[in-house]
Amino acid sequence: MIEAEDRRVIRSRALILDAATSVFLAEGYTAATVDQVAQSAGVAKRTIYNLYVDKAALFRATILRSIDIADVFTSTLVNDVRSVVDPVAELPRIGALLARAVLTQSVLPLRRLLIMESRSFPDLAAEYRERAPDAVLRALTDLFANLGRAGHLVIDDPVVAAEHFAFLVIGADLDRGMFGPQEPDPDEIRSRSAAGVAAFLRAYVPDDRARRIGWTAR
Amino acid sequence: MIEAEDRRVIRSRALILDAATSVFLAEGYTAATVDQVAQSAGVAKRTIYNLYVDKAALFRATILRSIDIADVFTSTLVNDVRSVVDPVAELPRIGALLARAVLTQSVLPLRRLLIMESRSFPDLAAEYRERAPDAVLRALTDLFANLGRAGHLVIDDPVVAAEHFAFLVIGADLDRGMFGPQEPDPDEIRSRSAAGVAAFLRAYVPDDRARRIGWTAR
DNA sequence: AATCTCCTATACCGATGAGTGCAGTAATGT
DNA sequence: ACATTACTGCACTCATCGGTATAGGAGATT
Repeated sequence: MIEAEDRRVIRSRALILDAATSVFLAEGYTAATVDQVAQSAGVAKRTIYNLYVDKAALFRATILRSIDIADVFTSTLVNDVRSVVDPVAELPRIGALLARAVLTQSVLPLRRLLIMESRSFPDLAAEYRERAPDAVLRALTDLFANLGRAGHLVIDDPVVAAEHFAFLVIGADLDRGMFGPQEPDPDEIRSRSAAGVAAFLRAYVPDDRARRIGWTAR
Repeated sequence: MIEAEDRRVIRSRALILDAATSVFLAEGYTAATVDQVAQSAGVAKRTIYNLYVDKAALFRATILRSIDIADVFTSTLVNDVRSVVDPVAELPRIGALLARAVLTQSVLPLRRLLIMESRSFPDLAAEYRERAPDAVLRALTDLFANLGRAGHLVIDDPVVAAEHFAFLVIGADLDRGMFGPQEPDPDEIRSRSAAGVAAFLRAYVPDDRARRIGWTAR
């Protein structure tokens, strides 16, 4: 028979994971101490070691949960991308969504942490990349392949087009965000992503179609 | 009177800095131990502490030297950018140069290290950003402002144009390079940078001029 | 050649932090 | 109600690592 889990365990686990997330994100793996996590969680250090064999195991659980959370945003974005039909009308919205998803919601600190520890925990970095940025890039690649076939865009290599779109929209802010935790201003994010999408459309919308639908590139 | 430095000192300093560079780049600041640097340099630990008060001081000296070395590449690139007159003809070369400068020569590991330690050594991260990527972006901004004024490109905001150029060319590889030390394939770098420059030109070369000089965007 | 400075080797100190042991106490499931 | 299970608090061990002490030897400068 399957025994129900002790309420104390699930409560402790939640407290610990929350505390560990903020401590690890703020300090990095090595600089963060288990005592710090325990105190921040309001829990005895021994309790942590009852639930996680290692500091490393605690770290893994913490990061995997963060990836799961980020996954929610990723999959809504992927769904949105799948529904795009008219690039000129809808890509600006996709761009803004992408920018908000990546540049806020503490995915930037998560990226930083994963980069920092990618030598000690390469599997976590791989898991993150697979489930977040690569998933988005795959969705964009499919989208641009379709839009290219439909004649809405001139696509040579859909993978390249997807990369161009992504980095035109979030490249600059993503790079800046890697140094220091100062999140960029939402207004700036918006204007940058709009400018990026505009440049993308100028580069990829065919001239005849632009004329036909009355869209002026600039 | 200024006394000449003991040959032993300059020899030791060189050995130590070389060893420290590779050790710090490979391990990060905290994971690297002073004994490790000493052994790798073939030098007694005490010698290191004769020349540098601290592990932190050693780190600072190491990073500053690496920034100086990267600076050489940066300034040649900046000079090259200054001489551009015809974007269609010359930007592909600039793009390839930029890609090679950033994605090889171990500036990628340096970036990673600076990101990792940007909380403990924010001044070093700032110094790097000021002297390397920001310097390049400033040069590109000037360039595009001029090319816009001359009618060779349609430039709304030269800063945005500079960012678009930079991230179209190196964005994808730069991002990938942050995780793990696997340098991207030179051929791929070349093709990516070419595709990035092409997209940039499609987005920023005015239609009439493209027709006039017989340049086909795709 | 003589002196002075720097390098080496080894042993050491002190702090920090991961992980454990244990005894007592409180919450939980049945 | 009772047995079980988990949480607490605290002291403790052990390993690592930054930094120092010291004595002798090698290289530099004049």
